[in-house]
Parts: sequence; C-alpha cells; structure tokens
Amino acid sequence: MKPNDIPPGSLSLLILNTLSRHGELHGYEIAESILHASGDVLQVEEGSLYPALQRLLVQGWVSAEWGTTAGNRRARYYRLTAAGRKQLTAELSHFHRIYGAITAVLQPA
Amino acid sequence: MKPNDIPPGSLSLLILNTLSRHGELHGYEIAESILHASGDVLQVEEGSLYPALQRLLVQGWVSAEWGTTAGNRRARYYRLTAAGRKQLTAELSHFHRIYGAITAVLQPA
DNA sequence: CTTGTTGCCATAGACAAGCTATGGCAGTAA
DNA sequence: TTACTGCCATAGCTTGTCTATGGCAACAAG
Repeated sequence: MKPNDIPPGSLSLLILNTLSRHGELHGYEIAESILHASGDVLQVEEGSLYPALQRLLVQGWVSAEWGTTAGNRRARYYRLTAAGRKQLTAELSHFHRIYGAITAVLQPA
Repeated sequence: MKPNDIPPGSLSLLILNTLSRHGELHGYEIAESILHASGDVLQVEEGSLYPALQRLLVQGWVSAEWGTTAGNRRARYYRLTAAGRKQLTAELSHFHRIYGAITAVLQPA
C-alpha cells in the first residue's frame, strides 16, 4: 500500500502553495508539511522534491538561500518570489478548472 | 487558450467511467462524450485516445469489436469487461483519495 | 572513538502517459 | 472530382514523476 502517486503537474502547485502559507522553508520541511497537511497521503520523495525545486528556481518562481536549521544543520531555505505568487494563482485556477471538469464527468447518472 | 491538459493517469479513468455509463461506444463517441460531460473543458486528442484504448485492451479492461456507425461508417466499439469494472472502482477510489488529499493541502489557513 | 541513525541536499537513469504531427480510408455533399 | 467530415492508428517528443544512489554533518549509543 504505497501512499504516493502525486499526479504529474500538481507537485509544483503543492510546493508553491506550501511556501505561500509558511513564508520560508527548507526542502525537508516542505515535504513534511505536505505529508502532514494531506493526512499522511501525499508523500513527496526526495528524488521528486529536489528536481521540482530546481525547476522552480530556474523559472524564477522561488528564490533560495543557505542557512542553518534549528537542529544546527545546513539547509537551503526557499521562499516565493512575486512571479511565484502569480504562478501560484494561475496554477490554482487551472487545477480547479481541470479537476472540476473531471469530477463533473465522474458524476453518476 | 487551449482546453486540454488532462492529468496523466486520469484519462483511463475517464474512459472507463464513460464506457460504464454508456455501455458500448466507439472511440470518437468516447471523446465527444467526455468533452460534452466536462462542459467542453476536457478535449481528448485522438493521439491520446487511441493509445489509451490500446492500453486498456492489452490490460483486458475493455473489449472491442468492429461495427458500423449510424452514419454508415466503420467503427470499433468498446465495452467494459468484468475486470474493467473492477479496475474502474479501484481507480475511482484512488482518484478521490489523492484529489481529496490535494484539496486538503490547498485549503486556506 | 567509531558506528549507526537521522537530517538534509542532490543527480542519473528509467519509465509512464500525455501531446503533436502525420497518415490513411470511406462516406457524403457541393 | 473536390473537399470535408468521421473514424482509426502510429511515431516521436516531452514532461515530470519514481527508484536508486551518493554524500556530508550532527548527535547518540556502545
């Protein structure tokens, strides 16, 4: 019973949304936050998380800077840029549009 | 303004569900049915539809037989198999599980 | 002190499943 | 006979996930 299967395309939405709500987090915290907020359903693997963050960096939706954890460990802290905030609202409306349409199709007769 | 972007993994669900409700359809009708039921949002391209139907055939979720359209055209009619019906319920519950988790994460504070 | 465990970052390669582009054929209408 | 629509199908590209792997630092246990 694997708790994964995050639909391709929705991971960036989840990350952007998580950052928008918490301000500044490092990668591990992002994954933990998503896992917890989803009721332990959406487990973001590290091999998915870091490539996704790289993409977000390249596209300019987030910025990053190195810092130190409460546990005294090296970590990279991410935050939303202005462009990222714009992107988030775009992805949100796209998500609702598509999934609304799917649930409409799935309604019983 | 492209009306596409069906999330990977959900196309088979849409097809199986459409067949489950209409009994027997050919490919073109399936695409039309999904387009209409989604309020013209989910446009299934032929290059997505037929490979998807091939996959469903190979896995045994659907069966197919050649026939003739009302418009007197050659067409391949698809219907759900028993295994396909089982698969549909599995994909439905998986979809709701994941989708519910995502919307939970996206809830405003 | 060294071994194991956890926190944290990152990349390479495999793979699934969508999209675009292309092609073909058969009715029907202009 | 030309054009358009209905209908099926494949090849190749691309996106974005997953698995597997690796590394390094802090801290606890033995």
